Amino acid sequence: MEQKKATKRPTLKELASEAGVSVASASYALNGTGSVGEKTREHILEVARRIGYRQNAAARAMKIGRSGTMGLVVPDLTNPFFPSLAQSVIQTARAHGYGVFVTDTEGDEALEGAALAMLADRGVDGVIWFPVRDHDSSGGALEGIPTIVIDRALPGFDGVVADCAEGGRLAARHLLDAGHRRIGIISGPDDILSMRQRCEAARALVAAEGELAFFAHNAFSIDLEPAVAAALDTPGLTAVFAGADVIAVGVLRHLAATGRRAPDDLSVVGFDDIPWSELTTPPLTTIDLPLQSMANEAVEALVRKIERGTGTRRTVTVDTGLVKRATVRRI
Amino acid sequence: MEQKKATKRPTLKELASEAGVSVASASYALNGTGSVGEKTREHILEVARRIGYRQNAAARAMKIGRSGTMGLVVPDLTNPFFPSLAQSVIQTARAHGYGVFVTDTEGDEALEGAALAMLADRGVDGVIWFPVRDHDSSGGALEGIPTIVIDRALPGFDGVVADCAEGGRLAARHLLDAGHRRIGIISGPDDILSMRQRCEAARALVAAEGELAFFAHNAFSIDLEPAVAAALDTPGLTAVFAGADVIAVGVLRHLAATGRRAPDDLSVVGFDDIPWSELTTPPLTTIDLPLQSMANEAVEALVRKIERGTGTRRTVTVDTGLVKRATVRRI
DNA sequence: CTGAAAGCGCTAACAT
DNA sequence: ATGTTAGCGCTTTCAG
Repeated sequence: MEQKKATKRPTLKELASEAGVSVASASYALNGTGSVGEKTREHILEVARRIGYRQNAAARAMKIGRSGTMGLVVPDLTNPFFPSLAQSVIQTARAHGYGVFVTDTEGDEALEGAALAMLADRGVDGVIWFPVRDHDSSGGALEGIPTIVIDRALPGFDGVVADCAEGGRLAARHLLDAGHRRIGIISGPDDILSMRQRCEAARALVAAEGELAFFAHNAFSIDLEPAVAAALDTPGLTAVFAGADVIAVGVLRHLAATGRRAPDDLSVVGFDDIPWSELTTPPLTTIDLPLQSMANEAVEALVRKIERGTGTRRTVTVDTGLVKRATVRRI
Repeated sequence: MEQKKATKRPTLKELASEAGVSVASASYALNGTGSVGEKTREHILEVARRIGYRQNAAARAMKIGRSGTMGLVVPDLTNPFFPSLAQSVIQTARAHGYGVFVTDTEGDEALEGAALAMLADRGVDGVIWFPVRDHDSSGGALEGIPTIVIDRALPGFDGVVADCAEGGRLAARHLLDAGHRRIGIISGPDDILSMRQRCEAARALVAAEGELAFFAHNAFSIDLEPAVAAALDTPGLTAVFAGADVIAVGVLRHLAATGRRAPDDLSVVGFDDIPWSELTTPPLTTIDLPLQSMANEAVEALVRKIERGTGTRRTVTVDTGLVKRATVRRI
């Protein structure tokens, strides 16, 4: 009687005949679409369970034109910044019944374009995209595919961003309120809008109410560039704001390596609130980039676009917040 | 002439008629399967490019019975341990033409079973699975689906594991060689085989050539349980081996919080070589769990199983290694 | 409420 | 070398 020798899964047709109904009724019962008698439905479901019937996703996707999948494109999973984003996207997507293809672009725009095209070819219903930089490397591959861009500004795309200027201001205000005057700013790469917003806002506030000791740039790395390390020795400097936690951690590390430590020798505040931040010694004071909220917003917006057709283009902005830990000293 | 008003992508039939050939020729040209004249093929490809033709993945998957996708199931992306695994899996899979659905089970076996079933329903060609613990929570959902289990022993499944016992021995040997005698061991959860292997091997060596100061257990967390923290005060203790880097980092942190530091007050060696390990102060000496190699092996093995039918069941073992950094003092 | 039948877009025999 | 055609498993009119 039992002949499900691994190889083939039962088809709808088999289920139907096994249950003694038509494929239509079986389909209706399974999807709750058409109308089936209460007992018929139950019987069908029961038989389905018994013979281990599972829908064939490909056939269904082809028929209804949707795959129930979305793509997530991030620059680098290895960057402590992204795993929590990915996790939130995956969880929220699952809650909405979507599976997510995740792709890592290794921070390379060419690979990014290829990844996007690959997702389009795979027939995802939508994509959530954290671009390498504020530049559209999609080459049109996303044409007609609902897309939500995260943390970057790409004309023509819906987006979810954080209020970075506000965050920059929060950081500067915190330092100023703690009595710091000569404050240095270490920005990340300048070609990224959110980074410019963070640091420009902080710079403006510092310039207005304190004194900008220096404004330097560093890659997204815990290794400080020589010029940046040198800037840390600026006479009279009592605090720095780093545009990204990785950089702030780099500062902490450099301090330790040169026999100093935060906040006694220098106060530092970062930006992002990556997991590492609470593990440094001392724990880093920083600005919280609410990645999980952003992920949720993004998935929700995407699902809305997919299911209710494309609404009006919009970008939602979420708030940042100050996370006081132990690298700022009141003077 | 141009009427691709977003909505519908051209179909094979359209491409064929546009190129003035049959769908068969078009299909052959696209997939390089049948035989087509050189110029015909080029012409078809050219037209495809022009009208922006893309294969319909669902239709193709349904027809050939393979989706070109695989699932990756890990306990917790947020654990510093997994992102690099995921990244390697994704990259290697891409190199083989596969897309990967990643799912996070939140360390919950019920969710894990659901995730596995969901992947099976989605029609993945295979799955790479890092189980929460050494227990098969799949509930038969993986029946007939090529699967490779990573870092755990699940009867009936192919696997890729690290030589953990060897790693434990490496750690103990290193401490012993540095002159330590009274050595404590902090194991992670005991219900995980690889953890038992690490710690048992270390314990045996320490017992044989030194003196086991204590053998404690701690969750996979940087927060030390009271009993463990207390054990660290064992008189005469000069070194500890932690079965996981997160725990070792917890030790470092506890030391700092109580005014001590490694390696001066206590030598510590961890296991895993997670990214954090080289960022602690001082950088943690640990045992390298070669996740990227394991990921590669897993993907390669999986692809082999998928494409050349299921070969013999086997488990491949990769080597661990000692990563000397700065938390072990010679005495 | 239920069933028969027409495809969805594509691949792969099987002709020619 | 190229074309015709029969489905893959499923959803969904449309009849009954």
